Amino acid sequence: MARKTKEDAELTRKSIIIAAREVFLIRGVSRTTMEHIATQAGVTRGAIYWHFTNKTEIFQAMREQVFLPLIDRMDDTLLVDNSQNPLVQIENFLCGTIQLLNNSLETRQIYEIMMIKCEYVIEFSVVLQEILLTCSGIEEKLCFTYEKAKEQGLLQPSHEPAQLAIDTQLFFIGLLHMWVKDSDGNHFRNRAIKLIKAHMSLIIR
Amino acid sequence: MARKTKEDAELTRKSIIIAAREVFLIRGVSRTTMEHIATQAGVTRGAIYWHFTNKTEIFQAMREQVFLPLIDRMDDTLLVDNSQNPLVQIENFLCGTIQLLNNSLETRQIYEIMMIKCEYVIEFSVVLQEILLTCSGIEEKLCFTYEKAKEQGLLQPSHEPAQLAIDTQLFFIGLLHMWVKDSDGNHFRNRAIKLIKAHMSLIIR
DNA sequence: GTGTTTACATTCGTATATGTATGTATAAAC
DNA sequence: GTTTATACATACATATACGAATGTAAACAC
Repeated sequence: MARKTKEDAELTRKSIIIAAREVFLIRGVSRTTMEHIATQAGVTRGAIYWHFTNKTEIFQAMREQVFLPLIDRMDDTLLVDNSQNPLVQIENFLCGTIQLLNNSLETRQIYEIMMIKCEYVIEFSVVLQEILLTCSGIEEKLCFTYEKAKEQGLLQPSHEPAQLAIDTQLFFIGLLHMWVKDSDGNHFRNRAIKLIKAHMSLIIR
Repeated sequence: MARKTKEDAELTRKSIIIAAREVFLIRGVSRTTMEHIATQAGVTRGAIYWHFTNKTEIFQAMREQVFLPLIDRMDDTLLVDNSQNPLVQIENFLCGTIQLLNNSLETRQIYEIMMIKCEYVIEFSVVLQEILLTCSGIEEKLCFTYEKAKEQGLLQPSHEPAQLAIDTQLFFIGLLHMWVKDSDGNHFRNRAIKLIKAHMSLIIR
């Protein structure tokens, strides 16, 4: 085939990432070959090797599509907007993430891939480090917001912001994992918002 | 080589499972070949194909070594022994799991493999179902124990046992995931017991 | 003590995956 | 308008993995 314009090339690059996501989801990352992705994208392996050096690079490109927005949204909800009750801010952030998963097929699939369709071996240790870093950031911002809540007397006096931050974070990590694994949806997927509200109600004064 | 006795054969079977665990941990389940396992176990692929039909069967054999004891211990701690304060029972169960992970290299590695070195594709959907079932069981038993606590007036009146059970379960799932991912150990591994106690202190009246 | 089965090792055929090298038509640069 | 770099497709060489088939020597049943 003939050469494409720069815009066309960018389209094929995007379509490769989309195809990779679709195949990763079904076959898992390790078992997916370049040929699988190529077929799904309607191109040849040559096209893929032109845009990416290997599978890991495709994975990373896919991952950035969800992680960068997550951090942005977190900053917006927890740090920037100070008009709300801090506890409501936290609840909004958590519920917002769930709603994002419900509304965006792309986000949902990428989370699923990262959580149960990917093996974090040495080759992916960079990814694992970044995940841990992101979690640290979340904890920090949750802690900051719980501190605001404490200052405003919204917490029970015995509760420490740092403890609450970790507890909420671990609760939410657990929820996300079960959300993803809960294929029929009746155990966690449909109840996620309720569970978040219940969690927050355990904390409120 | 010559034929072994039945006891010797059982030993090689065990050594294959051990070898698989070691290789799974380093290379991930998908990327591990029968040859890798064979080399690690000091046998040939022929031996492996004699004892197991495929890799999934080895994985299942490995997994049973930790899941059956988990359920037993859960029953012992939460259901059988009624001499203790129910909230202490729950704390003991959670802390006991962490201590088991600390003390048993084998358990630790198998958890790590199941959580971040394995891709849950269709082939492993049975495993995923079993995990969900185990989680349902945990939730149920936690709920039962929290109900005992409520009857004894140990909970805040506004707290419902069912909600607490899910909250604790999700907290613990999150904790286990971060425990496994926390390679340097400073964020979650060393603090796990403290975090559990903090979580329980949020619940107590 | 002989026959049979067991517990593997060895060998073989086939399939599949990877990365690179090369070919090529065209968009873009000049 | 010519040249050059781009955006792929195609072809090739190499490596690896699987499962089955076959071989084999010793344990076990009798």
